[in-house]
This record gives sequence, structure tokens and C-alpha cells, in this order.
Amino acid sequence: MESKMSAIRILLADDHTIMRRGLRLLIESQPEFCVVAEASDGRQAVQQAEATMPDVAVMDIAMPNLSGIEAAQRIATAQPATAIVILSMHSDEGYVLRALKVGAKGYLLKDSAEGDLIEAIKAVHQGKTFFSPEISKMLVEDYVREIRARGTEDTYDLLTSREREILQLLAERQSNKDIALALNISVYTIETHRRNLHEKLNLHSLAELILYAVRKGIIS
Amino acid sequence: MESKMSAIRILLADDHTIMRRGLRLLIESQPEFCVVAEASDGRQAVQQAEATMPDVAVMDIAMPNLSGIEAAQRIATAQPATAIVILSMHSDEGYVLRALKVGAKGYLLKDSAEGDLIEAIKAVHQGKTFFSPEISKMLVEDYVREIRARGTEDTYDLLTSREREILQLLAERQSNKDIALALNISVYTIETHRRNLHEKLNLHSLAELILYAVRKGIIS
DNA sequence: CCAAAAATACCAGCCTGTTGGTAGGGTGTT
DNA sequence: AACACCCTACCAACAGGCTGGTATTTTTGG
Repeated sequence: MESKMSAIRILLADDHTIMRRGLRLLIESQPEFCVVAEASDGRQAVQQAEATMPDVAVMDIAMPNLSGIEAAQRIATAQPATAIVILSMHSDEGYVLRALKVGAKGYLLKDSAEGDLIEAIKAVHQGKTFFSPEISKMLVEDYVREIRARGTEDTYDLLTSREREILQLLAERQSNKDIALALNISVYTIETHRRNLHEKLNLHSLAELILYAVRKGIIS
Repeated sequence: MESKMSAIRILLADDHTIMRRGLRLLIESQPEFCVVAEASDGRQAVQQAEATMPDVAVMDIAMPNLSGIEAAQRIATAQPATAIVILSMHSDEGYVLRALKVGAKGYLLKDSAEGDLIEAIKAVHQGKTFFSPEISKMLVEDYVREIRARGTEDTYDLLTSREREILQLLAERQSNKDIALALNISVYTIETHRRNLHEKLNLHSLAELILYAVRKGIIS
């Protein structure tokens, strides 16, 4: 019998022959990987994907005839079983976003460590996602940015750090119970803090607190 | 000379002794890892972190005395060189968000594959981030959702003029009773309209409605 | 060390919003 | 006539926030 499970079948799409060569060598340095098709533009990529039904498609984002993104979209739609890894020189939000929206499971920068490509292929083949550290960082930062507190003036200065913390959680629409659990303190204590917030800010409902938080840039 | 670079020094914090044991075994199965300290609550974790200056701190989110999050915050502030991996049973957005905000570099669910912890420790030690697949998925979805929400907005068109009127009054912080009086209709009718707003906009609280109104420019 | 501030905790009662139903009357379309 | 949609109206049950108290422990600063 076979000593290993069947190899991961890979489609490689990049308009630069040299790049493709390099990638192929890199990929096939792993015994469990097998490049079953190559394409030098988007349209070919879609055709090859149909013909060979690869497990993973590794594609450049910038290709003639049909862009990598569009090709990715068609492949993702027609063959959901094929996981797509985008290889790109760009770390712009726009590119990443579009790639994710069309269903790419991984996004790698071309200057990644070579090990990352190996990792990425394995990851997406297991249904996970994989991103270059820079991309990952960007995703996280974007996520956090929305909610991060900054503004410090007038009444806000009156608040203790605990109160600010609770204000933020309230603004994130967490209930007293949620907050109590998260901070590992009693619901009653949250009530007290809330009352102090009401008093210090001269606001007397959750709605007002949330609007205050919006104005302060604590949320959205 | 040494055949390997010096080991990664790890602090382990979890209130359950058994869990700690298991984690320690798991971690020390890797020769390049070395657990240099253990803590069974948040305060101890902070102390141990100060005393041992570990490269990586692996900590549970729910601990007595000082929550894992709070402990993480203090450690991240006092020792930026220590990368923090949060271990948690919860995949709630709120928890993840808070962990990221206080500076955690990784977030793992307790039911992760054991390999993930190894990977996570290596990743954060290299300055990368690492998340359980579920968490990663959530971050990505959240990211895509946020951006898409800006591009395509049409839900507002679904509302009838009466519903818009009521939405506005709600956004002005008028109560059901106020509105009923102002429009000379029953409180029950307001309740119905409100429910329809909830359904059509897929929002389910006054707070959400008000935030929606802010985004739409209906108020402030 | 002492006083003030902050954080914690509890209870009871009231008010409001939320959600599950249900339903009649008006209007406009097919 | 049948249908869809909107506006209106009602009830009951439940969840949660808001406010009035009170009180202990921990932290902070002079």
C-alpha cells in the first residue's frame, strides 16, 4: 500500500514563467505536494481548474486576459472544493479585501519566507485560512481600530480607568451580565459603575452612553 | 558550540492544575521550549512574568484574583518583550476583542488541535500573530462585513415612511410613550413598528437602532 | 498612618423594551 | 375577488436597565 496519503494536487497560475518555475520547484520540494497544472493567465487558470480539479490553486493577482481575482472568483464559485491562495506583491487593503470577498482562503505576499507558501498550502487544504504576517497584522489592526478608545477631554477625564473600560464594553452592546462575566466581577458592581457613569457624564440611559461613546470615537 | 539556539522560555498560567500539567507536558515535548514558570491565578502570573521575563506567556482567560485579560494587560505593558497567547474556551467576539486590545498576540481555543499551541508559541515568539481557525475566520468575516457594509446600503429603502418617522423619534431618545403621544396613536402600535424595524434592519435593540441612525446621518 | 477615592457587593422596586401571539381596516394591484 | 402591504391595536410574559438605598474592602496620596 501507499506509504502516504494521496498528494495534495496543486494548480499554479502566474504570468511570469520564471516565477512559475521557482514556485514549482519550491512546492515540489515537499513530497506531499504535486503540481498538476500550470497557467500563465486568468482564463487558462479557470480552464485548468475545471480540467484538473486541484485541491489548491496558487495564483498571482496580476495576470493578463483575466485578473487573478476574477479567475479566483470563477474557480471558487464553480469548484468550491478548490482552496485558493492568492500570491501578490501588494499589501493594500483593497486587494486583500477583494481577494477575501471572492473566496480566497489565503493571501501571501511575494516576499514571504518560502516556508510560508508551504504552510499556506497545507493550511487552506485543511480548510483553514492563512495570511502573511503583514496581512494578518492588518486584519487585526483594522478589527481593533474600529473600537479603540482615543479622545480624552472634558468629562471623559473624570472617569476612572475602570469606568472607561465599562463604558467601552457597554458601547459594544454587552449586557451587564456579559460584562460581569468578562471582568469576573458581580453584576451589582457593574450597576454601580453604570450609575457613576450616568452621574459623571450627566447621561441617564444606555442609548445616551452609546451616543457619547460614538462622539468620543470609542466606537464606530 | 550549542547545536540549537537558546530555548524559548515560557510562562504558563491556568487555574486548573490538571490543565497546567497537560499543557506543560505538551509544551515540553518540544525540545526548543522550556516552561520557566507557572501561575495559578492572574496576580501570580504578573509576578512570575516580572521575575522570569519569559519569551512567551500562555494564559487562560478565566482566572481568579485577576482575570487573564487584566493580567495580560499588565504583562504586556510592563514587559513588551513577552508575547502573550490567550487560551480560552470562548470564541465570543467580545473576549477576542479585549484580548487583542490588551496586546495579546495569539488567541487559542481550548479545543484546538495540540499542534496549534506549538505553532502559536513559535509564531508569537517570531513576532507574528496566531489564532485558532475559528477565530481567524471570525476576524476575516468581521473585516469583510465592515467594509462591505460601507459599500452597499439599501436596507433603509425597505422602510415605510411611517417606520422612518418612528426611527427618527427613537433616535432622538423618545420613549414609546412619548412617540405614541406625539403621533396620537397607541403605544402598542409603536411596539409593532419597532418590531418591524428590528426585522427589516436586522437589529434588535434600541442601542442598535440608534447606531444605525447615526450611520445613516439621521442624527448627530 | 489616615483620609479620600475607587472598586466591590447586595437588595428591592419600578419602568421600559423585547418578543410571542393575534387581528381588523384601508389601499392598491392583478 | 384575491392578494399583498401598511397602519393600526391589543395582551401577556420575560429580560434588562434604572434608581433608591447601604456597606465593605482595596488603592492611592498627602
